Amino acid sequence: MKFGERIRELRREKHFTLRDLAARVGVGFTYLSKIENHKLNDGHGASESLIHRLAIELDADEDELMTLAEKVPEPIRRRVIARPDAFRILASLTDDDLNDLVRRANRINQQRVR
Amino acid sequence: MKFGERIRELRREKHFTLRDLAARVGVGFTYLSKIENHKLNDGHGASESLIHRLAIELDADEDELMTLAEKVPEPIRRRVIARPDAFRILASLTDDDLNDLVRRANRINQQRVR
DNA sequence: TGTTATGTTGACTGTATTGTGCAACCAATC
DNA sequence: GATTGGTTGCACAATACAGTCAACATAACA
Repeated sequence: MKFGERIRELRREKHFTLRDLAARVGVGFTYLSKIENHKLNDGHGASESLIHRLAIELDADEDELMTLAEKVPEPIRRRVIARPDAFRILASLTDDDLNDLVRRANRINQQRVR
Repeated sequence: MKFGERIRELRREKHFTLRDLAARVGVGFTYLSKIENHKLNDGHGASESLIHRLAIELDADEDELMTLAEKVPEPIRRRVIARPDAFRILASLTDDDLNDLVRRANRINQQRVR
């Protein structure tokens, strides 16, 4: 699922027209149409601040939208800035190694719950 | 300690003038002055590449400077965007749990080397 | 005293990003 | 056939970002 598709989906769920939603988030409706259809030049997508407003108006998960828009969600950003040493290493791992660590992290969280 | 203060501290330790350091990292010395004094309009600080060059010329820890400048290093950013699922979980861990995983990650890398 | 070394500040600039706004157009639907 | 809703191209505008440049202040010092 890509960003634009998800926005469209959320918008439809709320029965907003492009013009409705555009007015709510404060941009022109043609811009929103282009976002939903990924019709923006190179890859110049919505700004973070627009995504934030979209999340509010659509009652959506901001982090999910940020991820789809290929922006770093704020909670992750904060953690990376606090521990760049750790995340530099984690970021250098292969997907497989990352998967292993994530499984282990999940076991850790499991134990915490018990 | 803020970013600019730290840069000034490091620069003084090396007995560089603003003009010295600016020449080494390839920007105008007035710009460095503003960075050290946090006198840039809103808060638009040094670019990541400038911070990188500063770390080299000042023999400083790049991660430390990135943290102070509140930047997510580009290689980490790319990896987070490629694996948001994994990093969302990793970002939710405590420092201790993160340390454990990093130790494990290092062992993995060790094995690869052998 | 003048000049040299260093740092500070305001105004400005080039480029990229993030949009705007119109016009023309299509598809439903009432 | 008029209204509602959406698509797309094109030209342009506003703002942010990453700096530069000229002018000035300040202290050391010959």
